[in-house]
Amino acid sequence: MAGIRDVARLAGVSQATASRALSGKGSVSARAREAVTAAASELGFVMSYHASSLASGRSHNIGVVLPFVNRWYFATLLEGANSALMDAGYDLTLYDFQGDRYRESVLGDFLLRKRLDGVLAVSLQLNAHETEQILAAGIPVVGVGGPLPEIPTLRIDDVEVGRRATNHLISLGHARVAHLGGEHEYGRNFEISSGRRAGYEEAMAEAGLPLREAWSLISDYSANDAYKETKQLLADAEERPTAIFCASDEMAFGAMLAARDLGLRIPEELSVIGVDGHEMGEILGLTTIDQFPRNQGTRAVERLLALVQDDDGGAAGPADELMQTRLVVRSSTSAPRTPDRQTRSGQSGSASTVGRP
Amino acid sequence: MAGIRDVARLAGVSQATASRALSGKGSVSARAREAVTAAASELGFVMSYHASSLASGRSHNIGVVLPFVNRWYFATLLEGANSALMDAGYDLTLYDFQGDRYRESVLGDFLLRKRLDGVLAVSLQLNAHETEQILAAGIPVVGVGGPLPEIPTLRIDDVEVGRRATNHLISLGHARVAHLGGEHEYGRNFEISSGRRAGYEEAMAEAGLPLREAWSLISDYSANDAYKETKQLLADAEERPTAIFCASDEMAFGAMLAARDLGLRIPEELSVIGVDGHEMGEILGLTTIDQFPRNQGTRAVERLLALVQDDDGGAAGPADELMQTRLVVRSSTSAPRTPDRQTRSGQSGSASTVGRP
DNA sequence: TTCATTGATGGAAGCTGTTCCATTTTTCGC
DNA sequence: GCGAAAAATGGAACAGCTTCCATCAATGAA
Repeated sequence: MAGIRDVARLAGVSQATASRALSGKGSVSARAREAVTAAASELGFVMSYHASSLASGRSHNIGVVLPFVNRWYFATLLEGANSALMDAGYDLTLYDFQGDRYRESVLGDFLLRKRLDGVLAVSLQLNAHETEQILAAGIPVVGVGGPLPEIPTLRIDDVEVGRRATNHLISLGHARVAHLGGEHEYGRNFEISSGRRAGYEEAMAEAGLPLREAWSLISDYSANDAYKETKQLLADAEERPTAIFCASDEMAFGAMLAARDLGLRIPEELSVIGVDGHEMGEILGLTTIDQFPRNQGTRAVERLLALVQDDDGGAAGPADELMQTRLVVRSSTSAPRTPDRQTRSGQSGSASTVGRP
Repeated sequence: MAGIRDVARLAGVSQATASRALSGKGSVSARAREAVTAAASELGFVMSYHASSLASGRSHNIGVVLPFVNRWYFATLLEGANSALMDAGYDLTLYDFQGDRYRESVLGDFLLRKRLDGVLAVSLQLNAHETEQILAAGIPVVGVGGPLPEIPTLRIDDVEVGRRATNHLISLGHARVAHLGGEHEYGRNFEISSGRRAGYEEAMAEAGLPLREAWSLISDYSANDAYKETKQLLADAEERPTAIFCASDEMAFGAMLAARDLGLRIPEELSVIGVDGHEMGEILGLTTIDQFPRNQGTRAVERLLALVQDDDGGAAGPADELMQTRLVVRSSTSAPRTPDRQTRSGQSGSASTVGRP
């Protein structure tokens, strides 16, 4: 295998010049550059990234840390990040927590091996110790949907998302609105889940609508689990809500299927709204709040590479960045069949008129 | 930052011994090992993988190449591969072609930078030039679902899968069976798609059932596209099939939704069978042929690491390995409502009795 | 007890580029 | 055409770990 030494010799220049010519850093005369390029391609030279990394301290390698590759949102965000990294000539090292299974090893071992120029942390919540650990490694980190203290983060306004989704349902005339979200406290994605839930609760309160404990469900974000939860929720025809706000589209799919299996028609008997922008929502007619995850991935990489490349300590741009979302109305939401007359003054349990075929 | 040199000094041994103690290679006395370990943890020593890789030629880094992270099958396989790699202490570098968008750069640049100990190539078809290129890089490669000439590959018997799925439908009494698969020729996944299609055609032929061109559909494997194709396929009530074999579960989802939207009941008016083992199949009641992609990922990594670790030139095990699949019968398939009387001798167009409400 | 092994250890030469520093060559303004 | 500043270049010192090789100690067989 040819080394840069051989290239230099063939091109008739010093190793230093050859290196400069190939990396584009430092000044090299056009003549020398051409000679080196020619020599390199003649020898089929490919640089050893190990050597290059060792000498320069840059590895052209970004780590992406996420809790599940297998969920649509993360896979799609990853795809976006991958695009941006490929375009910039960076490798992408994937760290998939798989829930929390590899959380410790990733945080404790893998990330510290300093072979990364930067880390993209998606939906990651770190405790004080972990934060310290990762910052001590001294590599730039950008988060998506954190929040990570002391780390620049891209996120959407989850409270606003929850409020908007809920208000969409309320404005259609729904008063009996349930929410299917993630864990209440602690656990992964806590902030995201609790943000959307808070938005839901705020919107309900603002409209003077009752919150029922039984209508505030917790799921693991999977369609299957959402299906089970929803089936249970809808079991009692007297006490069922007329609309569900799901914190992800995959959960919304589960909810829609559960409703159909119970013989409830969507949207006549149940309105469903999700969050994410999953393509399959198109064929299911799912109303959703699109958060453009692909775009989040590419944008996060841009931010990260900016940090990595000019080491100005992260002065570029505001620390946090709020990403856009868009309400996409499709056919899974409509006015409830028998509009609830529940008003501003409505009291909690007094379940008003419930439409019943 | 402490280097191994500092560790050695603190432990009172030579750098060579420190290296041996930490890597576990070569013989070191228990006393020395303990001293080194203690010194290392006292100094908070983390090895530089760049330096280690450069010196040893091993990077503890495996590349995974696949066409789409965003599709369930690939994401799930990736998850399996990730597990196995984490457990073995390897990093995973992801190369997502995103269709063919990055095919060239991955194959031409990224893979050759010799920073990988091995490559897992998923559903990748290489032409002669590309194969040569990748083999010339001299790193071990294991394929999944290739086939890749001269490269050990794990795969399922796609022809058999197609046959089994189709026979399941035929044995239920279906004679009007359509197939929704991938590209006919060239393009990505060619062999997989054409294998399943061939199995379908063989099974139909063996049962003496007619093949209709209009019932052999091509999709891009996405649910949305499958939805469109299926809707068109089912439009004509007279000429519609009573069952569809979809080459992936995601396509099957699309097909099921299309049928429902046309008011066709599943399985009474249309049976659907898929391939993959997508979890969401459970709540949709999708009959499928599970191919355990997660397992494929871990198994492929095992094979690859065996090649990487003992460089016996790949003598371990048979070159190719056939992976298991399992027919999972759920509620999306049943006998057709009005059984077709079509028999072994049945001729093509003579469409026998078609159930019509 | 002695010779042959096996085990443990240190010195030093890599592995392959990058980059600092000093030196030489150009380029330019006047 | 001259001096200063800028551009180009080469030498050599790294980056930080692994491993070959030689040496020395310990273990075991005879």
